[in-house]
Amino acid sequence: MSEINVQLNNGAEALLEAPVTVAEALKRLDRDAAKKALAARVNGREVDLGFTLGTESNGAPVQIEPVLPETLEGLDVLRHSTAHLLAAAVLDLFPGTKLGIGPALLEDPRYGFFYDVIAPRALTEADLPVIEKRMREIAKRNLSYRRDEIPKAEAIKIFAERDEPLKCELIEEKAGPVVSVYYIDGSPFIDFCLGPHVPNTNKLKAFKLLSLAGAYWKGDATQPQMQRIYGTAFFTQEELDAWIKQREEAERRDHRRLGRELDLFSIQEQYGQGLIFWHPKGALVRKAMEDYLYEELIKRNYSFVYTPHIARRELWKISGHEQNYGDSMFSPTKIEEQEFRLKPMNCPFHIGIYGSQQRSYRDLPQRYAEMGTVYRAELSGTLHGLMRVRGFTVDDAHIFCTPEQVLGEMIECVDFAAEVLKTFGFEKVKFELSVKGSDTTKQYLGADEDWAKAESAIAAALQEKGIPFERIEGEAAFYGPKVDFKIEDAIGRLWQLGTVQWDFNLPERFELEYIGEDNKPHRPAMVHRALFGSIERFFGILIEQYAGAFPMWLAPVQVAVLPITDRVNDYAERVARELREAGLRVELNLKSEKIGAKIRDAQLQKVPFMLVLGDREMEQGMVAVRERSRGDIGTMMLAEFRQMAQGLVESRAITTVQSRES
RNA sequence: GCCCGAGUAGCUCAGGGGUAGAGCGCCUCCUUGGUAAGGAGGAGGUCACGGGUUCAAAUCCCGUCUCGGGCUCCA
Repeated sequence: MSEINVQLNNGAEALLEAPVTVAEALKRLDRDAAKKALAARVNGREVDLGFTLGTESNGAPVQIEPVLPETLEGLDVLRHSTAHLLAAAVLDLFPGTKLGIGPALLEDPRYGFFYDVIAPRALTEADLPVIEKRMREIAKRNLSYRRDEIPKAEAIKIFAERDEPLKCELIEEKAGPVVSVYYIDGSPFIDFCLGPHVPNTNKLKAFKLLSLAGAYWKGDATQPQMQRIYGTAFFTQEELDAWIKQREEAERRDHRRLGRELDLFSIQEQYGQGLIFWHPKGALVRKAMEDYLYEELIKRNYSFVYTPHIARRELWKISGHEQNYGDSMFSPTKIEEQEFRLKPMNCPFHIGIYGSQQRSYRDLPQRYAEMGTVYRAELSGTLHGLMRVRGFTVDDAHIFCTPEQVLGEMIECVDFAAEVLKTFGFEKVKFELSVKGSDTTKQYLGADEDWAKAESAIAAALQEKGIPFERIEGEAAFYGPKVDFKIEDAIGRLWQLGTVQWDFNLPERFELEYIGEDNKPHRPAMVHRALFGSIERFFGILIEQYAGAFPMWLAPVQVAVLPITDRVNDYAERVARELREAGLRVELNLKSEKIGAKIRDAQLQKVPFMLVLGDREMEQGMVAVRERSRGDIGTMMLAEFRQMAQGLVESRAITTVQSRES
């Protein structure tokens, strides 16, 4: 009988008789932690509570750290185990179901876990409550999660006997010589899994199944399609309820709903999927966005260009779009035996302008900016409100410069993007450095060395700027690596906004040149960049960001003028006119309604300021001001209000609240 | 494109083999009311489209289109 020295991460130590399980060791070290623990780390390695200590010790004490609730690790274990519970319930209800994978999800706030299955009959959403009920029944039976380690061949045999071909495939691909499998004792479920898991189903109390979706096996469209059941789990019912409530709140900010309620835009099926109609109010927001951008472009010494929407097919062969991007392009159309294709990107056109004359190094960099409308043949199933469409406008620019200037220009672009995003009040922006992948099905132009060189240069530049970024393989554009800015929508879906891309291929393909100091031709470098990315998508994100309550400078209607009685209608008209002359966007409500109803209308339209006008105000040339989030803020002279309102617009203040104090 | 679900008035939705419903919005009239809904009346629908079953289809079945949630893709 040997002894083993164990030490808890809080310092507590004990000498125990080996073999002993982690759960038993914990009980001796810290009763409270032992009760709450879901799993543990032993010498840094995550294990089940049922893990037997014995061989770890070679003199030094064995380090034990409980994995507790209310930690990310704890949540991971909880959700992963709940995914297993889900699979057990599905197997129970639908014998013959084939299992795919069932991980916990911690990064995506929409879900907590999923399990991919192929059931004998197609599952429908009506099955979810039934499955959830069975999960609760199983959880109540207090069944153990049991881990077993067996040779690979045996594992494959077990899963083959259960007719689980997908699991066999996974084991073949991923497993070492020894395979760990998990049972839920007393249920038909067994999984190929590393763990760790909760010891017991009674730890699983607060969970909910959310939705049913299609998902390709291994995420590959050529593989069979499975059904993915999404759910989430928390440690307590209160946390789950709070999460559900928060999600309902978020759904109220959906840009599609607000777009209709605030009359900002529409998509009309009789005109085509994924095509956006900007209504007058949405168009005003867009104009404010674009005006701001134009101002900034001028400050940063960009020049403006306008280019066609369509070009000869040959052009797209030269650029490589037809070969590398053709699937996303609208099919060619023919006129007088010549084929044309709609543009999916603006770059070749700006290249056309650069190439239209001889360039000197003294002229570089050339920065061409355009609100360029492009069309892409997106799959119908991917379309989503303003976020994914088939026709959209890019706040595009292409910078032609010397190779020495590229990095500086890229840093400028990232800077520019950061400033623009700040103006709109975005704080949670994610930067991604997308580079060429090893995946050979995707095509890339250019030599590997160039790709590697460009990547390390961009990474260095981002680091120098102190911008944290994530490196993503296989997401680069076909012509070069890029930096993307991404942001979440109301319910946590991540969308790409702007992008800065280094392109060492298109200048080559179009044989662009500039004459250098040495009086010889050289190849210029090229940077593609967009800050909003797609104006449509950025608008969608903005709607959700502000929940439709746009800051003053973006609000389509900035001031609602609301006369209390017909007697003051003339005065109200004068007020409206004066404010309009000062450049403000004003709506006058002369309806025969009581003031409460007029206020309610303006409030629902999320108009920043309401001016309530009655006899008192008319007599003194004043306005009673109501701000949408604070309510009545008192009476002031019309001129005073006008100045305040103009100040808010000019400063592009994000809230209407701080400004009055300032 | 693929998997599951859904399409009823401008919007949100109820109904469901036998004369098409509500609330909001819209129009008209009355009302002139001081900070989130004043009153009355009215207009408005081939129940997405096409086919089938049936004496009879908005309702059941099939197909198409569109939308929603995902997968794949991507600004």
